[in-house]
Amino acid sequence: MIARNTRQKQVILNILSNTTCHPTADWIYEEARKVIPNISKGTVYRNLKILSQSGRITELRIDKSARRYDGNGHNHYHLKCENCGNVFDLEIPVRKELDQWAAEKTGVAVNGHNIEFFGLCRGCLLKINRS
Amino acid sequence: MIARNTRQKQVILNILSNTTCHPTADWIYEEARKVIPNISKGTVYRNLKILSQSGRITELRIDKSARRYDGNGHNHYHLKCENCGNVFDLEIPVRKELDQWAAEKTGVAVNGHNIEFFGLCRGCLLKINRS
DNA sequence: GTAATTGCAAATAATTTGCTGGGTG
DNA sequence: CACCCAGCAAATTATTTGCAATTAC
Repeated sequence: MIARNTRQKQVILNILSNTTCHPTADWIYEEARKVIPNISKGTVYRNLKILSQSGRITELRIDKSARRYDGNGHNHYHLKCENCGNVFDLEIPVRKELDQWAAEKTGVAVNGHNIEFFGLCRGCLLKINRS
Repeated sequence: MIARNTRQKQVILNILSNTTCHPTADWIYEEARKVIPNISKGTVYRNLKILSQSGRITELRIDKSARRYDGNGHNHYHLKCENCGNVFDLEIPVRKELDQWAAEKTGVAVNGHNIEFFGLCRGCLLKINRS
């Protein structure tokens, strides 16, 4: 089963790489429909799964209800804004030493980690300071 | 709406504090039925939501499909075993300085964070070393 | 007593899957 | 031209909610 480069897959990848938010499958579906009006939701879900399994994109489980997707495949940290609810990429280095630290402290093998920070994004900070 | 101490809530809390795994709502429901045979799934969900909102338990979103719950309300890190798929608590200190570090690097406000490590749990490590 | 909470069942939301025909390599 | 993948719709899974009856305080 060699992966094929379908128009649908390209459109989905394109949507994901041109957005800084971390959309849900449903939002991606609506965007994709603007380009391929009769694309089906099943196709969107199938491609999102394929793309995240191959590491091209990242599946996030920060949201309470639906999964969110990140066009950025390589590991990085996220901030969940407690005011507006949006999820942002943090442009800070991954602290690989945490893996070794956790492994030493506990005796398990650690291959990697994710961090999600909770707080206030820049936009909400400004809004709150203004009022 | 002052919270009441119902038998159902107590049983759910008891199940959660007597298990080291991080069960799904469905698993908790099945366990609770052994004590209160006609407890309903809606009640389980409702109580899990109340208990996690009040900080008595923690809602985890590590699993791909269903949510998982942790009887431990205070913040701690988790290890997701890439072999057996189970989620374990890590008994290591929370690195509060990461919040400050992220805040300084990015200019956002950070109130806290979660880390999930990926790797191999002790049991799976032993199994693999033996073979 | 009264209002929060239950059980039940139906509703909703998110995601997956079976099938058949079409398009990619 | 083989076979992966799309579209469609129905199925499944997870969770929420409305309502009348119950129960904790």
